[in-house]
Amino acid sequence: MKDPYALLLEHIGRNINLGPAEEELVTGLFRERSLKPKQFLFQEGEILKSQVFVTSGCLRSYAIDHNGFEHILQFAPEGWWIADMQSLLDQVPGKLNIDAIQASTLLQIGMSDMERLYREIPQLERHFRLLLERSVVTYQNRLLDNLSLSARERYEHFCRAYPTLIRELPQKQVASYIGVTPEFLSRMLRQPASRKG
Amino acid sequence: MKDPYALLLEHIGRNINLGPAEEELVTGLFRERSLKPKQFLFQEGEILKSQVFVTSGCLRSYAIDHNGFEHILQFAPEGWWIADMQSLLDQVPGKLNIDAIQASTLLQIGMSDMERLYREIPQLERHFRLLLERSVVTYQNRLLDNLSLSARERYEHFCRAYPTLIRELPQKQVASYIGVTPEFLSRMLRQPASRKG
DNA sequence: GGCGGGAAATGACCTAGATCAAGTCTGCCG
DNA sequence: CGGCAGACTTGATCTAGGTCATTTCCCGCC
Repeated sequence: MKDPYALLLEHIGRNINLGPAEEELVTGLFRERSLKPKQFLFQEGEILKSQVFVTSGCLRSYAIDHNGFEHILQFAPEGWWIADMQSLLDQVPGKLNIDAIQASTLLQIGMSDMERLYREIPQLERHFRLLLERSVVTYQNRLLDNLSLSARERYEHFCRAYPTLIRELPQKQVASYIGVTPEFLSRMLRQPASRKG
Repeated sequence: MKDPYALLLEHIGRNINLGPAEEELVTGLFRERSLKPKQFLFQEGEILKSQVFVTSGCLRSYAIDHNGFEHILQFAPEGWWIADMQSLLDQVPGKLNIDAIQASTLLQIGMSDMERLYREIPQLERHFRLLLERSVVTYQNRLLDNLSLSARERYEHFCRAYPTLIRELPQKQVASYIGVTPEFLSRMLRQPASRKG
C-alpha cells in the first residue's frame, strides 16, 4: 500500500518541481478519506466544497436525465482528480453524482485551502493549467467520438482507453459511458464484429 | 472598429491584473491577421504553431469523419480562443480544420513566445487555468447534452447558448454542431414543437 | 445450501433520426 | 440580366439503437 501523499506529490512532480517546504505545505492541507463501494462522495443538488484526488480504487461521476437514466461523465481511478466542476467553481447546486465503484481512498482539500496553495505556490497554477489542457483535449475527443462514431466503434475506443478498467466494470456502466442502453451493448457484444475491408 | 490589442488585454484583465510593462510585453508578441470568409486557418494533417485569439468575426473548428461528414466542435466569435489543442500541445498532425465563417481578424502568438510569456508573467498561468476550467465545464455539459437529450432539446440549448450566432449561421452548420443531419433539422423546425405537460 | 437481488441475455416490437433522391429557392458573380 | 452553386425543403424508405417484458445467471449473504 503506497503512501497516498507520496502519490499526490509524484503526480504534481510530473509538471513542476516543489521544494521540501512546499511539499510539506501541500501535504499538510490535504486530508485522507476512504469510501466503501457504492458510497457517495457527492450528490446532485449539493454544493461541492473540495477538490478530490483519488489515491486508490475508483470513483465515477454521472448525471441522471429526466427519464431516470444515468450517464457517466468520468471514471477516476488512482491518480486522477474528480469533481462536479460547475458546482465547485460557482458554489452552486451540482447536477452530478459522484460515488465509489470500488473501495477507494482519496485526498481532499477545501476551496479556501486550495486558494491558499495557489497563492503560496504560484507554480501550481501551471500544474493545473497543464492538467486542464489534457482534460479539454480528452473531452473534445470524446465529444467527436459521440458525434461521428457508431456504438461499436465507441466501445472499441473505450477498451483501448481503459484496458484495465474494462475488466472490472459491470457492462451496464460501460454502456452508460459510451451512451447506449445495457441491452444494446449486450446484444452488440454477442455479435461477431463484422470484418470489413 | 475596436483595437484588437485592447480587446485582448481587456479579456486577460478579467482574470488578472497586468502592469503597463507586462501589457506591452503581451501586445508586443501577438501579431494581427485577418481571414476572409471560408479561408482556412488550419487544416487536418498540419501541425498547429500558434495560439489564436479572435478579435472580430467568427471562426469554427470541425472534424471530418470517415464518411466525409463535418462535425463542428467549436464556434469562436470575438473574444474567444480557438485551436486544435492536441496538435498544438503535442506538435502532432491535427485532426481538426479551422476556418472563418465570416470575415474575421485575430491575434496570433507562436508557441515559443507563449512560453516566454508564461515565464515572464506567471500570472498568465492563472488566467489560462481559469479559462480552461470554464472550457472543461462547457464540454462536459455539451457531452451530457449529447448523451441525454433529443435533437430538439439540443437545438433549444444551442439557441439559448448562442442567441446571436444562430441568426447568422446557415442551418446546416447548426445541424453539424448539435449532431443531426441538415435534412432532419429542416424537418424538425417545420414541426411545431409539441406542447407537453 | 437456499434465497434474494442486481447483472446480463434474449425476444418482439418501436421510433428518432439517417439516407437517398428529387426538387426549389436564393444570392451572388460575371 | 442570366446562370449556377449552395442552402433548404420534401418525400419515400431504411436502420441503429431504444423500449419493455421475461428469463436466466451469478454472487454475496443468512
